[in-house]
Amino acid sequence: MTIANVIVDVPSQNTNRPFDYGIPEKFEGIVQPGVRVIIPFGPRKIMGYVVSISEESDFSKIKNIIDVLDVTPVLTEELLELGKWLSRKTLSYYISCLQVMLPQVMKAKYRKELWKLTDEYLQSDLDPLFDGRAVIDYEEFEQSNLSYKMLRKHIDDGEVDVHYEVKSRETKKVTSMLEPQMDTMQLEEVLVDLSKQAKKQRAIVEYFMDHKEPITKKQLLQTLGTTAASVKPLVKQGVLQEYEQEVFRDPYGNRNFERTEPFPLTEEQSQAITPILSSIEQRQHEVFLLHGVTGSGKTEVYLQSIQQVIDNGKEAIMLVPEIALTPQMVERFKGRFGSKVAVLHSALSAGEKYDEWRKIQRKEVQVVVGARSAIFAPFSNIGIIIIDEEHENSYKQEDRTRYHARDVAIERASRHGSPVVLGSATPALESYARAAKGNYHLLTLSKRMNNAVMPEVELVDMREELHEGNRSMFSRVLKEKIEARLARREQVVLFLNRRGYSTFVMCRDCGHVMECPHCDIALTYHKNQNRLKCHYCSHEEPMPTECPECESKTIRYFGTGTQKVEEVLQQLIPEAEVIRMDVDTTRRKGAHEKLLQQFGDKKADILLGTQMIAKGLDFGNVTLVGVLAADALLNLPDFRASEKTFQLITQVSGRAGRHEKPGEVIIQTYTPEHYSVELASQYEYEQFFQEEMKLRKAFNYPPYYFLTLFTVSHPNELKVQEVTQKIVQFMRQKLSDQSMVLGPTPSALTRINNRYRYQCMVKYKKEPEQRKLVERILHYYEDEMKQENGLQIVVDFQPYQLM
DNA sequence: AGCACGCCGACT
DNA sequence: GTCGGCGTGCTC
Repeated sequence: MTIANVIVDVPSQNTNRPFDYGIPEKFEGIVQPGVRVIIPFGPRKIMGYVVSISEESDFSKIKNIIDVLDVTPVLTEELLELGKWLSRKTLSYYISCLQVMLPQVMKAKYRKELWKLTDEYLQSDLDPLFDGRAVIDYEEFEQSNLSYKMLRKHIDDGEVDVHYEVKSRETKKVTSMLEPQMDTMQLEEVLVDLSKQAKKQRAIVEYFMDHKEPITKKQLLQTLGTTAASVKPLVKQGVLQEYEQEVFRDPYGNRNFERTEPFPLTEEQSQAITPILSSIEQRQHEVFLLHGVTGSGKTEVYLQSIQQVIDNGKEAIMLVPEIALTPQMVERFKGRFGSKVAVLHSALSAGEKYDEWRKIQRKEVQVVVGARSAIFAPFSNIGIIIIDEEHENSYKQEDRTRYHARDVAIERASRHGSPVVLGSATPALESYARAAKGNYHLLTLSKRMNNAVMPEVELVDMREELHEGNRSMFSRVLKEKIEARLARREQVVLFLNRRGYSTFVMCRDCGHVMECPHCDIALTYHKNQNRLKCHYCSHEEPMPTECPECESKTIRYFGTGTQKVEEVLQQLIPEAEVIRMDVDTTRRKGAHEKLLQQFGDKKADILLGTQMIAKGLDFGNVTLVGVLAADALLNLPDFRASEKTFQLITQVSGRAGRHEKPGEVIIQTYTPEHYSVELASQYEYEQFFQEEMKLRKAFNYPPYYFLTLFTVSHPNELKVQEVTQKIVQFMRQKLSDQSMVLGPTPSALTRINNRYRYQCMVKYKKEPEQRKLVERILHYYEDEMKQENGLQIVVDFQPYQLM
């Protein structure tokens, strides 16, 4: 007897291994690795994934598979293996790793019901609960306060049964089809027999005398200008057959994409693409870092590389950050590759995502463009994986299975023997360091296309503005430049980063920011205690009343938002038409796209927004970009603060002067002398890299050291401190002397949902046994973590979000 | 994760 | 002697 080895849909330590099930005869041949099945598990019915088939089992009391959900596997052998790798890498359950690779709708939904099996009256209070119904929700029973004992008795007597229902969330969109059931001669007869008044029915029959192939009901009714009422009798007579056929939702179905041809490449582009193409040809796994300034034509390099892959009969995955997945981007891909492209991003409905995913599964497309999770696209013959804006944080999943799409990309590509291209104007320090070491192959695009020059960047020192009596968040220069653009009917993009704005403390006179003496990182202001704390070590101090640097009394914490800026802007320049883009104005589906469309159509002069406008915008009429507060990020309690600031300034500046008209950038800052601000304004990536690397080295941060972050939470603060302390001690004791174990430290968000949060951070170079140690810790606290409102320990290897 | 089982204290 | 509370261990 053949046995299916199944990973069950129960995320727990004890069930994190295959369970064996018999395959009933009717499912033989269908049950294969990668299909989802419904299986009995204890008293319930749940879903599971078949991961392998074996000849026999050493378990004696084997149960059979109840049902099979898929005819073709939803996970390839490669993805099943990748799941194992991912679960080792992130210390997550195998089942969680498999689920993360599939669209949300494929997760099972469970329902528990009570079935009354007899028509007789149940001799107890249970009968009124059924109230004449044969099936009730189990929840109704639980809420009724009736005794379990009594229920048990009814079950034992065979009068009532607990029924477990496994439901799929998948919905398939269908449409009604019509097809003639007769040949032309027979139809002719029908026509003769039809009443003279039945004009519409005649028209339909005549139509099918000329057209034998099926047609959608909707389309037929439309062409003949009639209604369903005239179709019905024909179906009833058996002249026509009506049936449902599945249609794929196409989120871009009503759009026409103008076909675009490959551009001739510039000298630089040719040089960059040559090694990529040869890697594709030779089926050689290699990681390229494409460092190209904004507007240098990285996308064209991607497109032509993908073309090569398609010509070789292989498939391509292209990842872009969620916020950069703009209509403009989709247009370029659809324009070049037409129906060969599937698009996966969060703005699609669950059903649309599911259908795009199935296009990939059915091998109907060769290219997928999508956000992070598209890295798991079920291709089987990958020829290239490209990650655009590879430095973006959104490639790191921050909950449950904490993976980085870049790591997964490299792992997958190495299994397929294909190249990975990481593209960015501002590569992550880790990536550039690897390229410098020769682990990645560095390719450079240093010039903009169309002979466009990089926009001129001007730094405005906001401290001086203040001294001159301007307390507004708009410097005089910026105001003047905006007005000049309005006069010339050119457009402006204003950027405000709200995040991390509210908690740092700065002197408005000299720009001095309160920093931790041990960590070189801004202290965070805790309002309720009026104290400053460092979230890396355990340092804290009272909120100062005067600046320790210049003794001014104007030292205070900061806070503002896009709404406020919009108000001020309206007062300052009343004639300006402003479009504000932030989480509030883009919450509705398609709002993002619509606002950009309006701006593109020149319905507004100024686009004011947060992070989401920093990426991928390409409007020729934008000649001025303003960054209102370049330092905001700089003061986040994050060792990547300088890097993020550099990236942001560079990206935002890149939105200006992309076409004929030259662009200009104004950057307002309280710290113009900071190296990340200064070097970004000069487009000196290389120099910034060198500077930042020195600091990373001095403070033992990546890429010199790896990080592991434990976040412990519990409703009781003492408990959290105690557990974190124990973890710190354990790790200190077990790890080598070269590793550093910091903590316990309160998280930046010390309390969320009434749970206190503390951290322990490990900095290490080489700790091959670390995962085992972490497993031991998690195992030790396993029972406490099971409790509903109990302990939680989250472990993140290579964290990006340190809050 | 759920669910059953079993041991214990509190009650008719 | 019975009920239901929660800790323990298992699910092919």
